[in-house]
Amino acid sequence: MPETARRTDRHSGARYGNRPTMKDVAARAGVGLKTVSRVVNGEPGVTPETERRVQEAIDALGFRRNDSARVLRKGRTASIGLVLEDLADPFYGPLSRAVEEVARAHGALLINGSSAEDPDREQELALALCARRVDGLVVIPAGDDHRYLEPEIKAGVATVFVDRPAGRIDADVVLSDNFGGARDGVAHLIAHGHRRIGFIGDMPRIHTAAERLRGYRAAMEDAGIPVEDSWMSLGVTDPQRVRRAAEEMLTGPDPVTAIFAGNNRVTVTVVRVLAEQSRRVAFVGFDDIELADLLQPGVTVVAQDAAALGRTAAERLFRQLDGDLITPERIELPTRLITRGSGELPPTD
Amino acid sequence: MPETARRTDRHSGARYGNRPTMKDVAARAGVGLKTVSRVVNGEPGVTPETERRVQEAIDALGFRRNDSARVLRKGRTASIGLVLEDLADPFYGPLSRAVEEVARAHGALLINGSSAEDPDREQELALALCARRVDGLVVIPAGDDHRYLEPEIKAGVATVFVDRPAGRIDADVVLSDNFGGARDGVAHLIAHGHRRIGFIGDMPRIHTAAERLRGYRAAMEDAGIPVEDSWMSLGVTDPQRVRRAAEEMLTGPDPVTAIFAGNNRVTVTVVRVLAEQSRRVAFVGFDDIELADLLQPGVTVVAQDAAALGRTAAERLFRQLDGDLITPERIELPTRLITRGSGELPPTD
DNA sequence: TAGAGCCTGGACAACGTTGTCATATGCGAG
DNA sequence: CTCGCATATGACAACGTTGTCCAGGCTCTA
Repeated sequence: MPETARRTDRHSGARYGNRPTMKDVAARAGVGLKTVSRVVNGEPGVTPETERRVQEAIDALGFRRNDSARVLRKGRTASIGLVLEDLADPFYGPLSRAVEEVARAHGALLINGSSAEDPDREQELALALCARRVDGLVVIPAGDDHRYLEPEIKAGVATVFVDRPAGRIDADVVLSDNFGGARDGVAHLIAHGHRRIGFIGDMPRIHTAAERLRGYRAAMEDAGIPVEDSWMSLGVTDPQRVRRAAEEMLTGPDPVTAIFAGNNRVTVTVVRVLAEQSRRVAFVGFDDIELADLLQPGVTVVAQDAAALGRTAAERLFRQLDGDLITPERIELPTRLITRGSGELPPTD
Repeated sequence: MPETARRTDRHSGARYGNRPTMKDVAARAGVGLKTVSRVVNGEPGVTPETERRVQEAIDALGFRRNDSARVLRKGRTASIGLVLEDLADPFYGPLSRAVEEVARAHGALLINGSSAEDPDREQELALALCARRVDGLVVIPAGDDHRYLEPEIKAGVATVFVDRPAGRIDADVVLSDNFGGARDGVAHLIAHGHRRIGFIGDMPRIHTAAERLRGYRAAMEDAGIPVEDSWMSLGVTDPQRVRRAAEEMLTGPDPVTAIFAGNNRVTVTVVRVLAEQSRRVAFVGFDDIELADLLQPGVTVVAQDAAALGRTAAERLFRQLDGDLITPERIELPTRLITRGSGELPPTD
């Protein structure tokens, strides 16, 4: 009676059409609960004959171990979380995939979440992942205050920040050399004779955007070029705004002869605008884009390695989990200037 | 004594630096366990004063509810799984993001896994997700036999297949009109005077690849054009093979005047090869690619809506979960021919 | 003022698994 | 033939949460 009652228990929270449990398997195979557990987990100490009987019952019932219960008992979930900005962005896809590969090598699954560049949503996601008891967290910050993660980190959740540094807490960070990359890209334009160079980037509250702007300013300053306010445009990177910004720079009273784009989305829009222009405007963009080499002229870019960012961060995460007591570190990956033509155009007025 | 013993229990599986539990919060707030549960879940029946005390204890201890235990008790995980081919592919990023958005709207998290086009890995991933007791599963099949999911589906795991149909089981499927799209694309080339048209696609065991090939054949047959074997090349879509295939078609004894590419990766490689040719070869590709409009000539494509695929599948999944007793259905989304120039080039011999 | 009814709070079991420990069985050695 | 030991198996508690049910204290009404 209790056995059947359990299955039809009115107040049972059970869903899933009453999946069979180890108890059911044990009953069917005529063995003890623990023996089933042994077989399921490949533990030694079970006769081949017993194992066969258990396996038969498992197959007949369609049993699959409930990892939720396992997690509860063991404490580790073998899963890690990744909070990024937008999985649909071609920059984050490869990054996520790289994290996944490292996780896989460590027998862990990956839970992704997109913050849509919203700090509240980032926090909500990160904490939801902690509630699921992910073993670790890779975060591409949208906000600039991560103290909300302090209790979690203290409680043992491994944490690594990527692409942008953590705010107000001490944690591992893996970054690209945004400052140096932008500086080199702009210097490249200067070396080809440009002085009036525009910069179109993302909102300055985003660390990468601020760093790249800083790189732009540094390159200009190194060359002794005073920067006009009308040459810089920072804000959301939707096509409309970027398009207007580019057009204003190109037609204003002091028109630029070259443009530096702060990220991949800005790049695609600016390239589009430039294609419509009659005069040739030099261009360098941050982030590589597909087919950049086939455009006329080829698009010169400062490339960062998204996969390497993800891989490095994930490896760092698992080193934390393996108990390598490491002090938080800031790892900076180099960028690479890829010249393809657009950055080598001479100034035309 | 038992209280402290519990915390330092030598054989406790506890990791996570002994996170506080509701029991700890209850002790600190001087209330019962269930009262804490009520506060945490916003259930009614707690005086403001009691709630304040509990909340205080929660903050002080850095308590966060353990969702593993909650899942175990409640039966639902509020998470769904997505098995796809490669998150780094620009086609799957937006698809995954769309699924995530729908999941989010239903309060669920998304766990991604990449199968790398390997049927075994697909199965391994899907079953691992089932062991985690995801509520539902969206699968982009790599293999062609999904009977291994039967026990899971019977046990209540909602399941929807996307992009390619399920093999040997009856389940919901959301597809693009691969056949029609390819047929229209090839017909477009024929309408512009081409008769010798090459087809380069993925391995024919992949459903989409086979369907697109079928569309190619149908268009050719409709026009009364016999297809030469040397015009077709099917296999892995890595750049080397595709490049060789394209070059052979262009230089063979019976050279093609147009090429149809079976997916986005083939497209980028073929476009590259064509850019190196002196004569103009017409081209149409399956899947849209970024900046296709800016190439010279613009790349004509048969576009499918990856986000719509993901959204449709996820919505279907949650309808299953909401208990709408729906019989498995096959939903086909239309494709769209986007003409940009490359498909409208006349034949040149 | 007593009884009925409501509201708040707590004790307890159950979810499905795994670690520990105890028992049973069989076998070899003395 | 018996003791001891190794090996196979099972009973039981615990992981942290939530659903049920009950107790105690309060208010309101007759």
